[in-house]
Amino acid sequence: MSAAASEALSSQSNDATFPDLWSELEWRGLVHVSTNPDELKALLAGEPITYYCGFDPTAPSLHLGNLVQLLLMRRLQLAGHKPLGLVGGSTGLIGDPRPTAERTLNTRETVAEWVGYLEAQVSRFLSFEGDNAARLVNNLDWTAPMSAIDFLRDIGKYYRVGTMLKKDAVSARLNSDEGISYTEFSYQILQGLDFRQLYLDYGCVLQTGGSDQWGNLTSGVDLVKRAEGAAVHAIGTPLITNSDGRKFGKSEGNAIWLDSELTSPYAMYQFWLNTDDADVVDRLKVFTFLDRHEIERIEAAVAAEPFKREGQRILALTATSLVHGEDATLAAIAAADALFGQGDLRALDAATLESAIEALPTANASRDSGVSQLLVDTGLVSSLGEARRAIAQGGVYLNNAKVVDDGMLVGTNILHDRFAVLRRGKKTLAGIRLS
RNA sequence: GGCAAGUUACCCAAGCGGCCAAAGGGAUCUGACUGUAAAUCAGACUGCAUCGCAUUCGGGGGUUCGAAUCCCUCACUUGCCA
Repeated sequence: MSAAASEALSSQSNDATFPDLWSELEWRGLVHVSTNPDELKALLAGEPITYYCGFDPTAPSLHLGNLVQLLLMRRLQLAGHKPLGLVGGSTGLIGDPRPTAERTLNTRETVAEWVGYLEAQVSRFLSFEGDNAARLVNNLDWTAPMSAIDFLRDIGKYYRVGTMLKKDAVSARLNSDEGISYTEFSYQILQGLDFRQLYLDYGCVLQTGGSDQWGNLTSGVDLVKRAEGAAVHAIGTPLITNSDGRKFGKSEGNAIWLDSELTSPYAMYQFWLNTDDADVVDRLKVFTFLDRHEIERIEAAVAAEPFKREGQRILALTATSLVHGEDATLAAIAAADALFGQGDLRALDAATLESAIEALPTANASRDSGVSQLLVDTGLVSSLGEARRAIAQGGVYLNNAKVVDDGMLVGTNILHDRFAVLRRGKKTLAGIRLS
């Protein structure tokens, strides 16, 4: 882990003004469902416990939805509890049932590769030092050696099909015309198995996850109770949605990834900055370690002077720094300050412009490159036809000047003999480098 | 294993031999208004291109001047029966 990352971790803390951790979690809106709340409250206020949260490698990176879990894990760790970060080397091979459609299976090689990426990401948000150091586990370690017979005899006997059918994700699929494969149907058993294994190996007594995973969380709670006779717990965090009900964490239909190769710090900063007024306070509670006093101050400021966007600015700075570090975030802010709006880009010096452009998707060009093609090359549009349409609609700007002719060449619109800035709409920027 | 129904663009969903690049809704994008907010209104939304052309309606094959629409076959899904 880098020095910067460990420094960031050491600066985090829970809000000591709350009587206990549970109260803070409730205030932050992190508890949507749980097993017995009174017992959990006492458990979290008492001696250190071991808890876990699992992340399945269904993509090469975690995304903002996973960040909720990572930060919840960190909050528990800050309260002295011991985190187990589980990466689903085996569950990722199966895929949890989504309510809409059957998943396409990824190859073993792909999943194994993604496990590595996810482990690195999970590690960044937890401390691996001290009495309650975090530990990474991979469920492939105990699932792979298990034979089908062992699985059916030792684990399957504890599961009632009637109960399994009632889980939301399963019943949703059964009631759709999509159906569900036996593979995905079995997923909940695998996840239950994890909780039992971690209970046995580490005395793990709590699992956290998204509320959409509630069926899988209780699967483990039930198995531990039946097989080991022990009472263990689960917390389901609310699904983060925007005030208008749309899915959170997507920009232009794409997920906001934690991997800077997939979503640049600039793009993530912009995502946070564009948070609705109605959502910004909720986001601050979930995605930052700011204390209640500070968040309430921001809430008042947002209510009084929403146009200042103070909440969004603090959220964007804080949350982006959590993921990408302060340096990258400050660079993203500098890039936005330099490039945003209607300002004259020629006023920027070459060094500022260059570092700003580094934060953006870029394409190489020559003086006779057409603007339409560059729109495609930079990923601002997906085809020449779309580029033409965007230009016809007046939505394309070269160096902040509206492009009116779709046959236009970059020509002499070059800054410092090397750069140009292409913009689609108000907010989507890309850099052009002259080769 | 038997019978029936179904598979349409990112999602839902019409179309049921030519008038279909394919209705409608959602999502998304752009413009106007704004605060890089929301709401609202307008436009766009397969690709390449000067009214044109090419490729799409689960896969493959066929009938026809012509098919998303009819036939055969394969795959998958759902329901009922066993």
